[in-house]
Amino acid sequence: MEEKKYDFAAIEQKWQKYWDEHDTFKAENGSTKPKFYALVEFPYPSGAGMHVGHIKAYSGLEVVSRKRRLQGYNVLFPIGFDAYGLPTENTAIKTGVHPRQVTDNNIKKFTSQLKRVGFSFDWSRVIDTTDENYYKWTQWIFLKMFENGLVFRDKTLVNYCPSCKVVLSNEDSQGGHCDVCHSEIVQKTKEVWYLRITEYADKLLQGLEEVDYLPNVKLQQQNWIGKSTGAFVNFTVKENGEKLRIYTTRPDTLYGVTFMVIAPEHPIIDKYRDSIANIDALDAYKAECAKKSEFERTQLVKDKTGVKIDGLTAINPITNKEIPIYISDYVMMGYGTGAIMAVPAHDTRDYEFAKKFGIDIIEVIKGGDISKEAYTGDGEMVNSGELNGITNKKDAIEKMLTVLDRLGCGEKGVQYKMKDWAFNRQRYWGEPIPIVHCPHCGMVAVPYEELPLKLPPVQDFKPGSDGESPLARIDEFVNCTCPKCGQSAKRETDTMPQWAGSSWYFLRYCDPNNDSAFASEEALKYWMPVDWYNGGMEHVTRHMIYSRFWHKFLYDLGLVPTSEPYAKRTAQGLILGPDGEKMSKSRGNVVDPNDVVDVYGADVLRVYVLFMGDYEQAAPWSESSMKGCKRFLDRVWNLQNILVDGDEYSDELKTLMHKTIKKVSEDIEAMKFNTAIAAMMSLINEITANGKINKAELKAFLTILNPFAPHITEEMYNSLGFGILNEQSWVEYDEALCVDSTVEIVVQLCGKIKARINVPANAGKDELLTLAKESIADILQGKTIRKEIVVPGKLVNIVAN
RNA sequence: GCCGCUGUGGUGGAAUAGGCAGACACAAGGGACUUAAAAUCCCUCGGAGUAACAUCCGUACCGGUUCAAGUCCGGUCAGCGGCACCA
Repeated sequence: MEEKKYDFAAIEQKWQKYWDEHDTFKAENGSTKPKFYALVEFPYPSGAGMHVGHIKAYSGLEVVSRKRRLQGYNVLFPIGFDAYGLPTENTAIKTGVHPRQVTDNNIKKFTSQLKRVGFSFDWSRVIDTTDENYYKWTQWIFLKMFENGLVFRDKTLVNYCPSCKVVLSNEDSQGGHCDVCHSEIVQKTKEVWYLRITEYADKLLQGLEEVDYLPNVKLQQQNWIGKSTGAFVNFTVKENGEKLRIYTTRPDTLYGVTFMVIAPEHPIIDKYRDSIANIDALDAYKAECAKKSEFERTQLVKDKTGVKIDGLTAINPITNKEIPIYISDYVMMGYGTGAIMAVPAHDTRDYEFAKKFGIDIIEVIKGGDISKEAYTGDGEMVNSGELNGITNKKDAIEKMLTVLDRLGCGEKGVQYKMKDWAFNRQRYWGEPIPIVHCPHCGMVAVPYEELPLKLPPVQDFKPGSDGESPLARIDEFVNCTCPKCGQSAKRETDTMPQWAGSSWYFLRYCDPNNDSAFASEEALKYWMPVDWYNGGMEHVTRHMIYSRFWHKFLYDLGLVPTSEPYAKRTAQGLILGPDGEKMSKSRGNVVDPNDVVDVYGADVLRVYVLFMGDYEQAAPWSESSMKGCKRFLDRVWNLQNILVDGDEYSDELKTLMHKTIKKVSEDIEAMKFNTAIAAMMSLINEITANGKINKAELKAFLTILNPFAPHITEEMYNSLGFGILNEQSWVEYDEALCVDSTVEIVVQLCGKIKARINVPANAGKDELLTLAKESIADILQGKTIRKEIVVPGKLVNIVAN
């Protein structure tokens, strides 16, 4: 037989063209087949192009999708581009090329890279968040939120990136650094747009109970939302009767309060400036705090600073004792009420502060040594009036809540760490916020029928030096008439943040060309929810939270059929550079998938990114290790040379075939792609050793390998006259046939292996024991048997001495 | 500081639910083929030990439970990730 060469370049091109022309992976709306919606995070089309990390991120659900299709599902596996954002705009500013042009170029580059890998995306549903037919609906949803009171403007301290010149949300400035350029964030008072995501905090938390997310994805979201329960308590300012409200998680320690602390920005200071004797000292302290960066504020944890307010005294509502009030930057204006009751005996921060300022420390919970440090554990309540003697924290809190209720000075309360979403960018390359500022009517929504409010095509898209959006300089855009009263008005010039478009893109895929709705009801009903969503851990407390919020809002309006967008969420691990470091342009350790495809082919790349390690763990790139995958596919190709007739699995391979099909089938579902591939490697090793494979075996083998290496398997299947692999069915296995007729079991004496024996797989315990004893009869001689353990299929352990 | 995860050969990593540690690969060494190289094929490959077996040790470290521990429990150390003065 003439040997054909494995010309991967020609084969891959041929089948990619075939799939394209035959719409092989097109998802069908409203099909009667069972649906499966697999979603991967659509890329941000950066100028650098894709790196192999993207390929790994998409390969997981690519394999699942291909398997599902063979299993008879109608699969929606879409891709698109999340193209608004700062990097593109920064490139544009640097090179002078318009962001529209930059984006189009990058999308072209990404598309060609993705196509070369042979992903089975439905290319007819590609979306681009910067397309006006798309962002029309982003604006539409924003207006729905505006209509429902979830959009507001507020002038508060915001996170500001001095380098990008934009206001950032909390999610975008984690760790005090800009998400885009990593510059240090400064706090700035500015009036900006917010989305009231905190209104959905509880729903976002509760929703986690009904979804199948990785445990640490759930945990990170729970921590980010940061729900705590406690109480609000009103203290009274002696001099003027003002209520000073605090939040505490430990109302049980109210008898231990010896002072209060308020944030430097607390409004009560300005309200009573005239009655504060040391107002100059307070102002000086405030100015000092404002200068500190976020970093400094957190680094100086140990060294508490503050100033006592001279002229304001608080009264503890429970004890009626007078206590001093301090300002200190260890209390934040942005959490709780910006004021705390300080219980130095039982809170480490309050303890440090009290020690430094010589304030009384009163023990109310027994169990620690408060002369040395704060005691934060449980114990018997003391010095606490009616709470004395209670030993359980929960009971003490309950009791105190009834006392507060009786006195009318406090009540149970809930707080979240999550803050409202600062929803704006003072930049050009984003969705314009469809609001008009009218001197008579205030903030007025742009009418729905005027959407999309188009981003004006300008030449000068540099950000303003004063933190103003470039749109503010475009008179034709800014000047407009009020939709309500018809008089002249001005448009909002901020644009939406990068996360806007991605907050609902999974809905658009269901019906991407609809121009009368973001997606039709039928399409949403058919496809939603996303059955399986895979992406990176870095999006868990940003995109994942945001998009769940938008989806839940739409659900409350009855516009989407499910309360949660994603039924299941998994995450892939990073691909590290060959040096074990995170891949980055600056380190120069980025691997371009095109280079790999050129030299080894797409199938090798696909197999390797899944074989390199646990899918969920980070693993370093290794070219030599990838060569092993090339060898594997070469051996697969060579199976053609040892092909024999046979419509059923041969006796010698039957069990191994069933076992391997089972293993691969199950491992794909568990995302254990590495062991699935290892099992197929083992099978081919066995086949090669046998020197032959029959048609039934080869067909089955090519089918289970197909999701991983679709080109080579399709080519072999087709050229051997078996038909088109994509039109076949996934192969089934028979559980009963996965068991060998004989198995090797281990015979142990006192836990040490003494012999290995082959026994019938169905042997009973007694039979096993007899056979085992026979096998080590010589060693057993003269010993007294104490215990016999028989584990069928595994081992026999005899304890004797 | 708090929360979570992870520690297995020279390397990436396997090991169902407590039951043969190191599957599958990579690298390395040896051999075959070759004028030679590449490719391919065969052998060895945790450590000590032996002519070869036997035997002993070995899953970060210390201890425990068990006939049996990489796996369970207690403690320690190291690395990674998230949050971080959250009241």
